[in-house]
Amino acid sequence: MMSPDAKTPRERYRAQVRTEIKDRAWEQIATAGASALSLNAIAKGMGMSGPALYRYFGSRDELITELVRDAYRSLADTFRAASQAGADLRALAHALRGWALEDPQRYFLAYGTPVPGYHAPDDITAIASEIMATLLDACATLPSHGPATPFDAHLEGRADWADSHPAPPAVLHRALAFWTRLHGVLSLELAGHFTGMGFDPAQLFAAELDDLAGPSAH
Amino acid sequence: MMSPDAKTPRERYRAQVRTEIKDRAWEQIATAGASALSLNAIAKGMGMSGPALYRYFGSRDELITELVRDAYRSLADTFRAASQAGADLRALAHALRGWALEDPQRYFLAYGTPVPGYHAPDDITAIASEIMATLLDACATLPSHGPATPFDAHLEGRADWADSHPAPPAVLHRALAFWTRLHGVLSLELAGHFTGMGFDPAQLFAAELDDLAGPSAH
DNA sequence: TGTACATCAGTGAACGCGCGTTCACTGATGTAC
DNA sequence: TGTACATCAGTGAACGCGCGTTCACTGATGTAC
Repeated sequence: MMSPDAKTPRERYRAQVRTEIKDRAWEQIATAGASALSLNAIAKGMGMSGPALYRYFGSRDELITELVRDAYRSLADTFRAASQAGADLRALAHALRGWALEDPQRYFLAYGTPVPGYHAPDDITAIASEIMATLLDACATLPSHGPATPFDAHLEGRADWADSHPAPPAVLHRALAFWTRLHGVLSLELAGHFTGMGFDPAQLFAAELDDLAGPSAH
Repeated sequence: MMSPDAKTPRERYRAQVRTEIKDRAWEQIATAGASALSLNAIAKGMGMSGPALYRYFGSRDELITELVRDAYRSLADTFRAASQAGADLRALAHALRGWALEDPQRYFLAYGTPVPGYHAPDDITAIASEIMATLLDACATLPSHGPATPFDAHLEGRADWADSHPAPPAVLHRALAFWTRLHGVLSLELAGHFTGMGFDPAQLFAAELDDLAGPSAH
């Protein structure tokens, strides 16, 4: 009898090879983009034949889907950790920026140009919701400022996404602004659209954050 | 003797076929994304053999580069037109949104996930600068509001991109905020990240715009 | 206007390539008695 | 502990495919005298 999650040597080996396949897949994506990902090339890099990978992933699409899942999962974990160590918006913002800079292509795999017609499986959208839920919690701790806007009114009763985390419209609004504004800076920065402009993207990011969360305490 | 830009029938025909090739390329991109663009498939769709396209474009990459150029060109023209018919930020914002919704994949070709290692030719970055210049002009007409921020100070003397359009830091700052915030909303909207959330992305876009340009006059 | 020539759009065959994926197989690892 | 059997990771050959691109060519269109 073994405890349910004890790993046999074979299982351990399988997990290890799966991980190496994914690591090499990430390397390939970082080098040439997600569309250039090739099972055969990964296998060759590992000193294996192409068909061997089919012991580990049913198809190329299945591998990519798993990479996308891992990307969201890793952001959700990063967010959760940052949230537990302070739960304020500033910490979340810096966690997001660090996560994005750590691996730009991973960021783009989650939030970049979508392949027309592709629909993420339910469990992935569930992770995305988890990320938003963490963000909502952090937004709820801040005092609201400024008068209600027309968009706040629009949100009233129309925020399906927050059903599990009911929050006043001002909080929902702030969460959306946090998400879209920081995404705006990050995606343009990572895509290189600020290169040659002379300023430091980190300062622009900080400026947007100050606008969202109030000026830094320092 | 012909006037310099009179077109011979052959030239007209050439231009027409080039245009049809590009149109079909856009259709393909809209259907399956830019990475799936195939010269052979375009040729087949036009009832031609694959090699025939080499009379019109030197390579697949050359065709893609031209599509990117056309994308920027079209946004620059749209901006210029909107600017001449009012020159205010709100008009520019709505022109941007209209342009983006008109063809999401064209938007992503210009501002979406970059292919690692790709560098746009100089004339394309020049068009991107033209777009920013139009934006700067519009920002300059608005009265500045609020105190100078640390980022304004950072921009002082560090805005290489605005050399041809010198402007006070507050104006530069506003132009960057305009660009990144609206891009944040648009790219997430077009990528489908708001679907199922219940609210109307147009309202969020409007809210961000109100924040940038002051509440609408209506 | 008619004839000789040049231009050039488009064809079809061919090249080499790498892709995802299937299949029958070998051989090593683990399991049961 | 040793033997018989089951599991399963990995191989190599093969399939069919579509890709970008080259090349020598045909035939229609335009030009010059």
